[in-house]
Amino acid sequence: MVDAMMFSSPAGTQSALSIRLAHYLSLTVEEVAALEAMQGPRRRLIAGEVLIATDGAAESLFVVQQGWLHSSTRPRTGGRQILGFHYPGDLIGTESIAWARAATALTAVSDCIVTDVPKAALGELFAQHGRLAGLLYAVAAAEGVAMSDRLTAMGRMTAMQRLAMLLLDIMARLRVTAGGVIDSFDLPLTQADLGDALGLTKVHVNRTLRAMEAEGMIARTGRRVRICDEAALIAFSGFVDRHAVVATDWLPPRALGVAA
Amino acid sequence: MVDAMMFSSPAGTQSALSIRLAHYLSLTVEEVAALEAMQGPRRRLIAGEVLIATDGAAESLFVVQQGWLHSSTRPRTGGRQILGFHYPGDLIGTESIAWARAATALTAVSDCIVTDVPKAALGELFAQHGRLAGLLYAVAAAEGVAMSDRLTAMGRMTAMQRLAMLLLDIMARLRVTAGGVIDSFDLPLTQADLGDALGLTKVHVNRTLRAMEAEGMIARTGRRVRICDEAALIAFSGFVDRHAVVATDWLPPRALGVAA
DNA sequence: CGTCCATTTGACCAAGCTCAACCGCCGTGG
DNA sequence: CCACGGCGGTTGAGCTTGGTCAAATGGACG
Repeated sequence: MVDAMMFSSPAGTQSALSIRLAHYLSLTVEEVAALEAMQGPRRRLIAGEVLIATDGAAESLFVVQQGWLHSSTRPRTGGRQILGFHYPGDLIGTESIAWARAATALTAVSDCIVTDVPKAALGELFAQHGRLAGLLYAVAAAEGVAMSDRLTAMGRMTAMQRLAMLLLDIMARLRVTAGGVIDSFDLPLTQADLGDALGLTKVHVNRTLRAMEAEGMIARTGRRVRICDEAALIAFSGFVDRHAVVATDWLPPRALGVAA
Repeated sequence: MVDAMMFSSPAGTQSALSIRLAHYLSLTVEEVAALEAMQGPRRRLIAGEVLIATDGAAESLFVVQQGWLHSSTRPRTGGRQILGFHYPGDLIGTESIAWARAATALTAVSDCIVTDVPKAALGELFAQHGRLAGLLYAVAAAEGVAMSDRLTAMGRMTAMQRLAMLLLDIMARLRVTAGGVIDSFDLPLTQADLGDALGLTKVHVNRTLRAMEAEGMIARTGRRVRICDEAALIAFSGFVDRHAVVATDWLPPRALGVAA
């Protein structure tokens, strides 16, 4: 079974989505095959490239295979708000599934590879594989909670706490795919990007980062960030990891709902 | 008395959830039956009552039949952040579906009636009714976008713009269930609640509301709010209605998998 | 009539913004 | 090979939005 899961797709390797979902729930061969079949051609993006622009046609979702992207909006009042970051294994563009035109823009932060998922293919997946539908619903709910954490941070926390939370969140999400426990990572974001994600100006991001460095909370060398005392940062910011675990016990056992 | 008659499901009337979903997609008899069967006993809440506390056991979701609730968190740093408001027809508690303990608290804003939906029953629904799974996914995505609008507001907009957006958003959501076009509504929220939803203090909410009144944007009589010039407020705040329409064209046709 | 709670108002304060300049690195073109 | 230009990062000075603290008003209800 495990072997079948590892090598069942036509190309011989699994998409990052199957791998990530398998962290949360043991998938059947059919389910993995359906996830692979849903995904269309791959597409390469270079850093800064726009995958979908706001109000552009939204016919497909995408699975991130490699690299980072972010979703963002441009308020009428000027500026930009980054809503979240997307990593390998994420199903993205879901923000736009409820409309014909994209509600948010998707932009590559680093060089990326994504695969195309036509909306109708996702509809088919939902119809054929109820457990996967439930699992995707749960993962989306977890991402919603991660966003609500950011909302809380912007509403009720200081610049330093927000920054601490964001760095911890990025690291937590990277650990899901990176496997082992890491305490540093490359941050392909400018300070302006961080500011747009946290509702701060780049100037204030800079001052805050330096203050955190001065206090020994983090260390920076180039674009690499190390979290020096994770426990202290967590206590300071109130961060909660929303990525490590996703409850799936409420899903029906694997046999149910598979088309005969 | 009247309420009980309107919503007692054995008698054959539909739950608020079925009614709302039917606005977005024409449902089959089986689908409506499944939605009704999924819902357990109803429960009455009085204003201010806590339906689920943070970190409490999260075994069920709920459907709002009547009244308003809000979901909220209590950051370690003190205070409170209201994450969103929930109205008749909403499936709530989904924030906690990915974990065994509730990620956010649910509190009644006004007197409410909710029905219980065990998580496992939702899992069954997903397995049996793929179109409903897809529709619920789309509705959740729309709610996520509404939350991201709030995130944008908190990150990049002034207090007056945030308040304008929130009032417009509440009115837009009420229109989904209220049917016709309304231009005023009862707001069962204190100014402290508004502040907790927008990341402001109650003092500043008060000043901002009075300023909006003075400028003729809104009118208040007691807890009733009237939007005087909706078009102007929309232009001022950049509000986008995320509730009116949900695209369902990507869902498979109704016949799939079910013998009608 | 007194208590409680939401609203209102005033005086003062500070976190973070604006504007502006400067530095350092790197890719590019002459 | 070096000058130039652009971008990201860093730093300073002054300002604004919204927060804090405190107190008064006013309605609802026992």
